[in-house]
Amino acid sequence: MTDQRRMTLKDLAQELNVSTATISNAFNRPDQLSPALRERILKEAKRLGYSGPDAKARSLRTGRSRIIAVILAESLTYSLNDAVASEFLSGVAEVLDAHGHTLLLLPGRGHASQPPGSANIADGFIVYGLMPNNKLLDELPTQRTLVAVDFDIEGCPTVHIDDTAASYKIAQHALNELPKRPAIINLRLTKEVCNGRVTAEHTLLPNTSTISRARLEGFHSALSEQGVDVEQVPLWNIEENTFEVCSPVIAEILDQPIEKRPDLLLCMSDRIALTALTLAEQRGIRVPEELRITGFDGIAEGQYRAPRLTTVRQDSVGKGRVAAQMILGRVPLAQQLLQTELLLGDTCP
Amino acid sequence: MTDQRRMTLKDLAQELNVSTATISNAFNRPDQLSPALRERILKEAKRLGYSGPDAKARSLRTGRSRIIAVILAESLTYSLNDAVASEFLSGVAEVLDAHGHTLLLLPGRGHASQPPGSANIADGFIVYGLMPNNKLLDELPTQRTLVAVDFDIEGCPTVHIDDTAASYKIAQHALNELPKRPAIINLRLTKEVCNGRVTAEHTLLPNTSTISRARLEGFHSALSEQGVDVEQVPLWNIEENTFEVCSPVIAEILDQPIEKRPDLLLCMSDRIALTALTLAEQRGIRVPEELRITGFDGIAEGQYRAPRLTTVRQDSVGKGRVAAQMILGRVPLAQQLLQTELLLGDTCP
DNA sequence: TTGTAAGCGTTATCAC
DNA sequence: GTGATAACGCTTACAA
Repeated sequence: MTDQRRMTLKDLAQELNVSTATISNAFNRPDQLSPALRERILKEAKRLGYSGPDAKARSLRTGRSRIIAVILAESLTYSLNDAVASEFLSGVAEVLDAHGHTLLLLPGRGHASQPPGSANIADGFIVYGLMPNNKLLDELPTQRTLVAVDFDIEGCPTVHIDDTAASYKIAQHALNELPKRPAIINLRLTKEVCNGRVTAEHTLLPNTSTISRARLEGFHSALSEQGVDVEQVPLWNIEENTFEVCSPVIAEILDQPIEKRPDLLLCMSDRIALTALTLAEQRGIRVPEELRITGFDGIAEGQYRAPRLTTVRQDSVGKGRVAAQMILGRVPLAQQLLQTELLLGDTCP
Repeated sequence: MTDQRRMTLKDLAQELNVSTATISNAFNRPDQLSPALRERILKEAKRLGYSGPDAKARSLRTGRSRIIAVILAESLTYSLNDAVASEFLSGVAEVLDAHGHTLLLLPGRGHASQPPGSANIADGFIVYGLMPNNKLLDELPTQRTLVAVDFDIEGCPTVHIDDTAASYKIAQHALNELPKRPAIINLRLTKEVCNGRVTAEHTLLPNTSTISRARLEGFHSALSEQGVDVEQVPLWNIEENTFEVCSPVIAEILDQPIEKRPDLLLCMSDRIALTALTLAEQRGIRVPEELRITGFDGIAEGQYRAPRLTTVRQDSVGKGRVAAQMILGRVPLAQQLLQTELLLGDTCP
């Protein structure tokens, strides 16, 4: 009572002349003691300023923290400001929250000032996106559940969409009307840093199972199917999915002489597509008459505007929900494949 | 070695024939043992699959977890998908990350399925936005640092902007050209749920220190200064800062007969303003010729589009940085007031 | 430079 | 229904 330090369960027990076990039970197992006693304990606890068992001690003892970590391959700054990642996180958060768990955010490519350290406090890990290196993953406590989203870890349950099929679908739609000069804008496709046209100089990233490569493949099959030689289709690359990084590349594309300027832009993301749309609007290029644009993701920003973006929607929130449910063991750990849906907007009717 | 359970520091010590203290030092205090021994320990640890001290035990022992919790007044789903909150979080994350801390996300208005419980694992708390009730706050361990952002907790360090001054500034700009029919769209201003026109029937929320009230006050002073009777200025209310909730109200405003339709919309947020802009575009209402619109926040989406939104920028990322620095004790715990900046876009030149 | 041992605040297993 | 007591895995005086 005259203590400076936070009151502990033991203190409270002493104060109330009951054993520590009884206090613990009052908080954790209501059926283990009489309602009256429990009532009294809870009331006294509040009065004396004891706000329940300490989480650190409890987690040490029980081995569980009710904390789930999401490891974001991209930086936290990027992820939090990216609509797709945010939706994913909100799906995760929703499920965790509903089951009394909380969300710890870990950067994959961090300042690495410290080893993860505090990370292994989590009961489980959701890894979102291909990690830049496996160092962090290696350090993850084995024996703890791990779910991989949007990429594969050998032997791990995963949540995916079929990127190739989805991008094939949208490209196929766009090719209903055959373009004169189609072009593709992709994301982080080259080994070398390249913000601009991908040429013979560049080598594509080896990993063929990246989202980037998968979507490119979808675009290419649809093009081939229409008899287009994919080698002739200009391919542009962008290093980060943000307006700032995209816009100079898009400007370069749109500012070509009109006879070289594409009339169809297959974009790997809505962010790229929206940037293209904005820049086209600024230049007075009419969409879709002079330039058709397709996106990928189906983020709100593309749908709640005029003209609406033509794109393929992936259910990022759903992805998050499924991943969280897997981690919590509420659905079987498996390889989940989520559906996508064509969104026919105005930018490529 | 033949153990099923995760290897512990003690196991490792036994294996290597050194004391537990030495192992601990190898990980935490390099200067406490010879480099050679440390090298050997680290190498053996890796070989035997010991990935460093357990965070749960360590945090119990040291009393610190290197985890900072951000309590979001809104739901996690909303916050993660709101540009302003996301920017704030990324500012927080950036600073935490740089100092080897991690970010735990807690919903303020949660399903409340469980008491916070695992929350008090955090070393400090950043509370973002006015909490719906004080229950959660009361349960927060006293003696732990607490920083309030965008609202006040008595005796707490805070990070703020001057909402009244900022909204006065933008309104003053807008009133350079005197509107015939100005209107204000505000957020969660009434006690009753009200998506639509605020009438005499409604009672404003009592708390005059909310962001909503503060911004309204700024609008009103600017209007009064121009001799406009603020009682005559239509005031609309919206319950949530999302396109879905905003758009019906905005539609109602814009679909009034042209002689009643406002020619200036002072919006309490960029989200509201952008919704207004989209709906105006859909209706062929010319902005700014027939309708001028101002926002508040300065989110990217409003600036990376054509026409650009006229608004006042608050540095949400900076807010997050400052809050995080305070929590980490890198800047003095105080009442910080951040600057705002007028952003003259195209929607109200 | 290294080892010993006492907790950190709980929960769980027993007896009673 | 209730009360001792032994872990949980680690850090850190302090002793050697």
